[in-house]
Amino acid sequence: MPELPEVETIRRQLEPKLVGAEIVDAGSHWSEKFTPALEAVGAEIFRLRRRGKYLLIDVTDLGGTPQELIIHLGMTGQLAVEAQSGSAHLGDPYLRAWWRLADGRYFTFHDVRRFGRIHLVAPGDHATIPTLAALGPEPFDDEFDGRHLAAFVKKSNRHLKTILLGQRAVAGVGNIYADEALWAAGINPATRRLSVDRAAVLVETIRDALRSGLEHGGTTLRDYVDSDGHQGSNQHELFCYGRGGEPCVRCGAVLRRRELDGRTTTWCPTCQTR
DNA sequence: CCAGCAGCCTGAAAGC
DNA sequence: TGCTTTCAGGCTGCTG
Repeated sequence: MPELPEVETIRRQLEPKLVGAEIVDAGSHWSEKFTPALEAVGAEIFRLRRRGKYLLIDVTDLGGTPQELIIHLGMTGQLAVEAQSGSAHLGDPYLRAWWRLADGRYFTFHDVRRFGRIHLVAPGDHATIPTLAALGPEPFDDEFDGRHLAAFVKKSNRHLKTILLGQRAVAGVGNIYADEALWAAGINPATRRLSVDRAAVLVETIRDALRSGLEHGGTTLRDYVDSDGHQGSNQHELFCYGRGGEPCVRCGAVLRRRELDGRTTTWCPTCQTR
């Protein structure tokens, strides 16, 4: 499940391969989730950015007008740049979009579950992408601090973990890193209250969890691979996510697992307090 | 405006 | 063995 560390890993790999490339042809799955890929024909790529879990590809269209090609990987999305000779994408039933580059290479988007999406918009025009338009601060920005997070929790009636997954309080955190950060902070995911001091601790454990993901090239539990097709190794660094029924390495209690607002959640009933 | 939740997807794994 | 059920889950859009 690509969250911030996975998308950032891919962005860093793609940037040197794609900057300067010109898109000369494109194809896509029939779904409107993917057909905007076709509108990028004629565009030249000049920068790759990331906001939360969104990859933002800055391009210049045929008339020299800047545009943003936006890709969200959903759950199973994979991006790659393939040499023409490779043609690994030919006959791939899960290829949802492809862009042929002027030098013959292909930029491909493979997505088994089709939860991913592609958009082409004027720079910064995110009105049609509500989550992106309302995205909270990047987790490593100074703006994301204990006061900011505590204020968000105070004005909402939702469970803390659900707020973290909502992308408005902070961008880029998904189920894996939310469970890890809450465990590391010793905070119960179902709480609806959070002091500024405890929020400040959580801000730091969110950063720690994401940093670990980045340092280990992402977390591969099922489908995630980077743009070179390699799995991440952060799954070996997890203390909480996916460990329901196992002893907590901090206190020895058995980690519990249940659904919270529709999302599988693992936590320690003893050392994660409200 | 907000909270809650169904629906989107499909392969892998578990259950029968 | 083979069929059926469950599970994973980020985001959208509908309902109350």
